[in-house]
Amino acid sequence: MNLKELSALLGLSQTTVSRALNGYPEVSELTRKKVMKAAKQHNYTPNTRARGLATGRNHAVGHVIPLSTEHEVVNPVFTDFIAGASEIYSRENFDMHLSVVPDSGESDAYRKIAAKGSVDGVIVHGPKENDPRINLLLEIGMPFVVHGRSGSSSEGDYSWVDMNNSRAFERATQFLIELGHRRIALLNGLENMDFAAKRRIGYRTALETAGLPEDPELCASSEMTEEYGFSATSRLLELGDPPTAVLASSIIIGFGVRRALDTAGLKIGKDVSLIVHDDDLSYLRNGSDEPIYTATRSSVRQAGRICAELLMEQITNKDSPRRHVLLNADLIIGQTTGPAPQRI
Amino acid sequence: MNLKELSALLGLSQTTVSRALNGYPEVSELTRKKVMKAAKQHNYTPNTRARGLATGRNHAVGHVIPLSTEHEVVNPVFTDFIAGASEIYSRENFDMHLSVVPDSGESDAYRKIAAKGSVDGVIVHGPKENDPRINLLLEIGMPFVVHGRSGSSSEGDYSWVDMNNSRAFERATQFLIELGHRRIALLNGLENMDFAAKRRIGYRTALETAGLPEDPELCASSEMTEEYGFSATSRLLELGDPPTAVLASSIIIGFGVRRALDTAGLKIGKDVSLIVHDDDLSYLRNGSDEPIYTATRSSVRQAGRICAELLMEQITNKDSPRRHVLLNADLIIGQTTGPAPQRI
DNA sequence: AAAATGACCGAAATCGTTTACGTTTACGGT
DNA sequence: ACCGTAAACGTAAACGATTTCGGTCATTTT
Repeated sequence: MNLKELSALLGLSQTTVSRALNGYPEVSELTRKKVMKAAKQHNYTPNTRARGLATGRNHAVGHVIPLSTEHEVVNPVFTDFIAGASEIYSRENFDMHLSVVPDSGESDAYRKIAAKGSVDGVIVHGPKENDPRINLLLEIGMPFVVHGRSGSSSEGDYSWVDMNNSRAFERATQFLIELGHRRIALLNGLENMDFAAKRRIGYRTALETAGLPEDPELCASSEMTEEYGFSATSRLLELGDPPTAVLASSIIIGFGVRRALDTAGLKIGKDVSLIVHDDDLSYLRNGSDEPIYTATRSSVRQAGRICAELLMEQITNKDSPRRHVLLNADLIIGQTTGPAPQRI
Repeated sequence: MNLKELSALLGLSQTTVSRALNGYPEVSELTRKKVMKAAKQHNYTPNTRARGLATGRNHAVGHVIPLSTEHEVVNPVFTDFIAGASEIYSRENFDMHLSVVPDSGESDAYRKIAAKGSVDGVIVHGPKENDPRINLLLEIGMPFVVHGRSGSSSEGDYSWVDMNNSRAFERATQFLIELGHRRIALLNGLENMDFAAKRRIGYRTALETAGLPEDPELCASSEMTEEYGFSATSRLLELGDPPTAVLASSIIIGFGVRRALDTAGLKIGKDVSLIVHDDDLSYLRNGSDEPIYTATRSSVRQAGRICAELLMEQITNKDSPRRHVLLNADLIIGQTTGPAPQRI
């Protein structure tokens, strides 16, 4: 069922039918009612391709999600991010286009997307510390919002939604120090990623403030998997002077830490304290009422919602000001932290 | 840069340029070379909307992913499934459209997608035991492939890619029985889902074969979260006659089981055995060389690849036969199973 | 030498919308 | 009775590709 058929059926011109459906004023309420009814009855929905061609606007946004070439890992937070963003998209009747590309060829992917012209804007995931994609998109002139940031916020003018990574990890580290911990390990994500670099900075700042040294042996950086949490922790425990506390960049790493401690016969929260970052994923809730893991928490689904909203705003009004949203993570106290054990 | 501009630039007609780029024979190799070069140089890519309008084919497929209304959970296997499917899509130059919809309104979502006409086919995720979407899509005449099945495979003729859920869980249960376990708990997913129903059947079959009763107290069914694994296991441990083995429908449930056993001071694989189902997710690898959890394993990423391939085939050749692919899960032995402990 | 063939290219229709611009009708004001 | 205005609707031109149907040559066949 297309517009021509529908209008023939109603004995009206395509113009009138189109206007009736799109809420234009130059059509009587009576005919509008009729048109609406017929459209519903015959399950008519304007063909998106044709509409896009005619209007120049697609009612669609693109997400390019990077596939880490190293271990072929897709960041699991995407599910929740996308779920959040979708709430906005479906409300605004936008479509979402997804492409998964090896992180080596991301820039090309964006260029291609722009040339194909099938989306009105994009969301940039997983920004690196100095991410070329941002300048690329600014050049091309495609509306975009970054989930995260790239380097310092002052350079370049683009919209982003980020959590306060450095502050969150500074507080977490500080909290552990206050509990008496002196040997604190950091199991970070890949530190060429902006978020991980910022967390490292927060960790460092807290140590410096407390006059503690930063021991490279206590710091690891990798893809955030359970296996990584396990093997890194196992390695740490074999050190001459093992850590009494671990800070992990994701709850999934935390699962691995738990398993390693479990295997070593150590009690979590007693022998070794653990703080994780909790993205508040729907399938990995950190406890229902009382939290399980002590954690820095920030909802990635909420970030998805906000990113989508900023993008909608930017698409509908091309010269709306760029906006920056800094979500700050809560430090929530669970059952995995406790005072540093006395060394014998 | 569009076709008109490019052809004007080359001093050729749009027709010739279009033909040159699409590999039609009625254009000389010399001009084809020139056109190709100019296209690359000016970063020309045909506008997808216009191309779609003209050809009637979109080079795009849709994924509708259900958002469980109960707990707002998005199934985390989607990331890997999509990563697998994307390999095929990018190879074939297809786009992927995603919509996340509350599982109550899924049928409407499909109807809308069909009416909008922006995709050439869809992949159906998370089929229920008797899923109305299948007949709906058959009626509409939109090509589709189901990830999973709906009910018995004989009814209706549609393509699907599934793993042998019942057989896998039958073997896992049987394995536990052979280890001497008599009280075996099943922490299943939502049993209105086809995969979970089939796993339940496999579990039951093995028990019956061994002449063991199926105790409803040992069976749970819910959204597959860590929290569920923890709370269900904690409840099980408080029974008068607690299970000595647990069968969990996902590795994430397994994490919760581990935590519950840990909390209760029980040793996993010794006091209580655990078998999980392992979707072989990239960020939740079940060990690098030796598996950690004893598990039934089937790669969901591989399933994604195959689904995408079947769909491509069906789109390019509308009356290609419907195909059914049954992947069978391996039973891999890890460190979480052992002989049933002797009761005192 | 005329006719047929094949290689190469172009004009224009087409896909399903939106929208700038025109046209008709009804109605109130003078 | 005439005109102006506004409401309600229609015509036709975009949008950017693909594709059908020809057209012009040069080359071969008869």
